[in-house]
Amino acid sequence: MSDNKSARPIMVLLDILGKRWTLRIMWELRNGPFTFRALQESCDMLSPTTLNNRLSDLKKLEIVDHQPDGYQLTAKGLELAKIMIGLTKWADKEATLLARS
Amino acid sequence: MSDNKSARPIMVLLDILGKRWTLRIMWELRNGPFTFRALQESCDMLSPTTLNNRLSDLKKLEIVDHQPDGYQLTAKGLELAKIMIGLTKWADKEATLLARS
DNA sequence: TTCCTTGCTATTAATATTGTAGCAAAAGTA
DNA sequence: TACTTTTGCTACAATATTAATAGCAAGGAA
Repeated sequence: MSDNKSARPIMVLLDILGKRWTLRIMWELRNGPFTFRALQESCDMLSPTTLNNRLSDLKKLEIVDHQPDGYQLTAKGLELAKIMIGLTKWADKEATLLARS
Repeated sequence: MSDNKSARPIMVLLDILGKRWTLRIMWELRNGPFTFRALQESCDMLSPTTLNNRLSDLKKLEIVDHQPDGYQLTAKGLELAKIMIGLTKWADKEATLLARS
């Protein structure tokens, strides 16, 4: 068999998105730039250690960028964020289900 | 302010999808049912403890179902999986980027 | 100069995940 | 029937990740 599963791009992506807080950070960044501390606050006071690790991951993938006015999604990052809007729709539709978890 | 951020359905969803292996498990399940052990293998021999924890989460949200022929996505779960196809497209487009991470 | 804010790093404690062994129930085989 | 496999886990100790807290150096405002 020639398919090296773990080498597939989607696997790498799922690996990173699957780290705790990654999705949430991207979600918070959907509305403009945040300072490090503001981002921390919007993510329920996520520890600076973890936030910094996640930002590093996201910067490597050019999903997030550190500009003078703060951290923000790149064009590529925005594309991903748009996909996440689909998640929101699903979540809103299944709100009752999610409420009791 | 009246918005209780953490109560929003999307937050609950992101919380669960953001746990390690959740996305990957859903991804593997996209093609039909798997036995517990087969699923473990397709997820790089993920430990049974964690697999079982994640399956519990997903069952609670009615994203996954345990049928006689194995674990599989529910109708709701399939909708989510479809959203994830967008991720695959992104990943394939950014393959070079992902390859060096 | 003094006081904030910002973007972190360091350190230790708490929590989650892994790796491995193995067991009980169900299914298949002789 | 008795034996073997497969399946879906649980138990437990080891390791890795994350959290919580303190605090510091650099930059800007007053």
